Amino acid sequence: MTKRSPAVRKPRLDAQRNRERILEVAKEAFSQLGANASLDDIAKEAGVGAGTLYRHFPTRDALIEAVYRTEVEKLAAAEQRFSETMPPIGALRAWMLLFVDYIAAKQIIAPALNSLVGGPSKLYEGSRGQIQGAIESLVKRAIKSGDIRKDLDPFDLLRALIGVSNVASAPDWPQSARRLVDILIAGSRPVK
Amino acid sequence: MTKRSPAVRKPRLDAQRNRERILEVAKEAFSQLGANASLDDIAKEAGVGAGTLYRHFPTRDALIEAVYRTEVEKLAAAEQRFSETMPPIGALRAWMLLFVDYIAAKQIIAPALNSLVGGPSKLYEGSRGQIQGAIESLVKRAIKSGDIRKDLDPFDLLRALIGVSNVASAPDWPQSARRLVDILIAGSRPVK
DNA sequence: AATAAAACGGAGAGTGCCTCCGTATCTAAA
DNA sequence: TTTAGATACGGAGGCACTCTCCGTTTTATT
Repeated sequence: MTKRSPAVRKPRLDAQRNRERILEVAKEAFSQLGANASLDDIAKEAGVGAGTLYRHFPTRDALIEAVYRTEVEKLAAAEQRFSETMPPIGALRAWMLLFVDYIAAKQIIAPALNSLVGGPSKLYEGSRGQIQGAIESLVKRAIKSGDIRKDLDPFDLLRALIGVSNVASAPDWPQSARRLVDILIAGSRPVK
Repeated sequence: MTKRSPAVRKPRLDAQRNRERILEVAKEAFSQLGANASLDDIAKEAGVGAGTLYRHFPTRDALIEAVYRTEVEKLAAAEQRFSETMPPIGALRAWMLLFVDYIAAKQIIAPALNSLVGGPSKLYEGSRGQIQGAIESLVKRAIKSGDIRKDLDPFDLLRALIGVSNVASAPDWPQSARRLVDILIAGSRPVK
């Protein structure tokens, strides 16, 4: 009597694969075409039927929210990975570049979430903490190694990145954001 | 040779009427159903054909933007009118209630404008000034009459109103906003 | 290998978007 | 007034998107 009925069956991995593919394609589509990108097209490009997409994400908002969560989780996970495998400055830079992608996702999300019950705050609260924790770790490490100034406020970097994203309009804004990352890094180095 | 060709012809007033009706219905529809409300439906409810709607507002964004501008203009005009015909406190209260409607419009607009070239800032800049000017006048007048405290910062009132709107989620948020207006007014009176 | 649960896919009905153009209405001139 | 022609109207219709439904396929278990 170890296992009663087959209550817990291993989840099918084709389902999981599809879910991930959809998420991937959706993120691209949303930041490319905006929050109204065609869901049928997303399904097609992900190589699944419309039914599959809707089974995984019953509504457009559900898909958008999932994309958003995924991005935040990737950001948090990446901080760990980068810190373990890269020199302080490299890790910081890599993470900031990833953050640019995150902004792209977030810009799509924020508006769409207005229609969700409970408002956007619930979703943001948790993720904000994760993100702040990540950048703080990265900056502290880089300060300790002497690569950047001691008086740098980690959040200033975030604010600068987000600030740019709010002015963003042209379809090539990711490039300008990338340039900004390098400028920020350069400006964060110790004087002399 | 006073007037060359009939270059300037009076605009037809049926066109103007229709334009206004559409704007009116659109505002209601957008704040009710969100920024994706059906344009065909809006046209129908305004008693015009789809073609008419699209002639006046070629794109959805154009319509949304027009709604927004209209709201801001109404706000500015109302400040004048209220100040001339109402006692200081009454004018302030009436204007703040109108501001609640404005928020409803703005909430719709902000997201949708992300897709406009140049970003939302261009649209906000001008209107922000108009609104700040309005509340400032109203508060100053009420201070002069002794109805509210001398140290009240007009913008605090705006911030409070906007703050509420960001937490707003339930479909009955206008009511709660109205309650807040009264609380704010009460709290702004002089001590004793 | 057999079985049934789990997941898939895509056709299709419903709805929305937006254009096109024949018709109606209005302004200004005669 | 009447009239001309400029201006605006409306809604049918083609195309795109949404989302459901259910017969078929794939997968984990026995």
